[in-house]
Amino acid sequence: MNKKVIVVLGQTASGKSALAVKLARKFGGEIISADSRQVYRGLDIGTGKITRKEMRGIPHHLLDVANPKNKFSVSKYQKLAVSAIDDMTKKGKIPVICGGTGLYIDSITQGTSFPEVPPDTILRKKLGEKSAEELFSILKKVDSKRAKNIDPRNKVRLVRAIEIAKHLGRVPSLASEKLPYDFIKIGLALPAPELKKRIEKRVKKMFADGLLWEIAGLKKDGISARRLAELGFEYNQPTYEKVVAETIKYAKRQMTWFKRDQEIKWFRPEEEKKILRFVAGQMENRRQKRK
RNA sequence: GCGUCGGUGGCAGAGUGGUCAAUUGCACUUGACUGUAAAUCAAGCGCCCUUAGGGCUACGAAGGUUCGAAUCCUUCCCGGCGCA
Repeated sequence: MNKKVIVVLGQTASGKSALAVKLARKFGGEIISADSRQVYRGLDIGTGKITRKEMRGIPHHLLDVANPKNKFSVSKYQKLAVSAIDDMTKKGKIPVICGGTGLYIDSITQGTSFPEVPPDTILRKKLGEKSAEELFSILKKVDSKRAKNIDPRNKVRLVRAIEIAKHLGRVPSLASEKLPYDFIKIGLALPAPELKKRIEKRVKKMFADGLLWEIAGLKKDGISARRLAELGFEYNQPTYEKVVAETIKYAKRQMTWFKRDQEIKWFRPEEEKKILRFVAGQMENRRQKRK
């Protein structure tokens, strides 16, 4: 029978981190972050990264594993996360995945297999100048199979699809292979007005903790404005209002992704007892089935 | 007070007699998603009718000119600027 992995997901500021720590303490686990920006060193305040104190002694993985100057990717995330999970289960620990980046979470729970084709900056730059129509007709030539299901107007995806086809020299298989784990997916959700309040509170704290200072520091370390924008700090002069508005938008997009996943069991953040009971029940199942 | 420029959909801002329910951007709603994911992309976004399509109400207000007005004229209300 498969080993269990707990997944805690939800919109930003919904209380995931605290819940994950509690679950880890209760069930003897360690946490694996699933956040595309918290993987970078130095992006602490702006990404709402958990503090040492808040970790309450629980080891956290996949935080601070990348230099913000370089691009990270789902594929790298997947490799690191999967090996962390394997290590943990070998030690008898329960992995607790916690984060808000849907794609990253799915890369593990779906076991998506990514083609071994690293980004080709030169090719991307060249293709980037072409129109979507042009790219689409190129793709039809190099990978007609992919062309059938791709969004023909999405340049970013077209470029990547061509990139894969060119480097692989064959039609890549898009199969995904499920990992040998059972995922218990816990979603934290709360009504929009309440989420908004939490976001406001969090953003206020970000400024109080020195968000502007953090951004200035990153700039000093040689991170370009463009790169900062990629990392989600696109405001020239971040203000409380702007950051709150951006965060709310982001939270909505997160939800669009999560909604598709029928396996997520949703709770309100304050339903802690209920969640603990639910997770305990899920862990129990496994033992019974084993017998 | 005089002069002048302007008042357009949630906001910004096009249009300046018919092809305008009104370009575009933002916001908003919904959705897609296989190595950039806080990314990228799509659809919708006055009201009503089940779709094709049709109807109604709208471009500060009220009148007017015209076959026809968001667009022209008059008056009024409001705002910016200049002069007093």
